[in-house]
Amino acid sequence: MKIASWNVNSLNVRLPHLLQWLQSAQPDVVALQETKMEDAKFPDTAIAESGYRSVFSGQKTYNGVAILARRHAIEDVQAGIPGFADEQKRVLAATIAGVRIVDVYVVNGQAVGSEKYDYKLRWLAALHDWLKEEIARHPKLVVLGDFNIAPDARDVHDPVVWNDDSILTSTAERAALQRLYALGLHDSYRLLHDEGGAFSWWDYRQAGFRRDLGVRIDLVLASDALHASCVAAMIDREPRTWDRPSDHTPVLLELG
DNA sequence: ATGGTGGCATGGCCA
Repeated sequence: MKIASWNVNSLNVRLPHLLQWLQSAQPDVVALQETKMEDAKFPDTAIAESGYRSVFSGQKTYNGVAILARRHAIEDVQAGIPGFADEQKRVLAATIAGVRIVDVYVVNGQAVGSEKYDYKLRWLAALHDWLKEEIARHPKLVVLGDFNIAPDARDVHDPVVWNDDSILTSTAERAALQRLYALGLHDSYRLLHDEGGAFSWWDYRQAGFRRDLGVRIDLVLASDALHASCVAAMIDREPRTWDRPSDHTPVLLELG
């Protein structure tokens, strides 16, 4: 089973890219982030014509998450973190082919010390507490999405720029990610690749992609129970080369 | 140091 995550930065704009990519990559499950659309406007018909069922939790302008699946039913759908009041649509969970899928669009945080940064850390703490229960209920768990955290120095183009005090790489953000790892969740890309320099997001500004000034912040975490089934992990850079791309590119995990 | 680009919405926020 091929499981993918992609922050599309507006599904309105990126729907043609998504459909083209579904056709070429043939993933079984796709978690989308930043759909930026209300549920009533979700293009489930166009996506169904490509062979995928979809569930979604969106809002106008900001945030928004969706899960697509082909062949298998999408069951036991849950939007948001239970018990954590949040107007922002950032979480969607569902069970597909016996695997619990948790799609997350983690808060960006803007700048270390800002109000949004505090919200990011509170949000990650709530996510941790919920996932602790979720993994007990569903040992076969995949948590994937835009984490807005680069796990370590290999995951940034320049560790001097992206340092302990920078947003996306600060000590507290990385500690929050380590707490998720401590639940028995593993960065599947790192299970299978040691080398650095493989990125999933490049700033639109300053020709970030052309100069490969990226960071790896889109992650697929797999639980202990799935560890032995992780047969391939990859980042597909191609959609980032297309005309008018998302600033993120898809990341994938193949379970054997 | 500041602002650079893109999306949404049409002035300013968010990333």
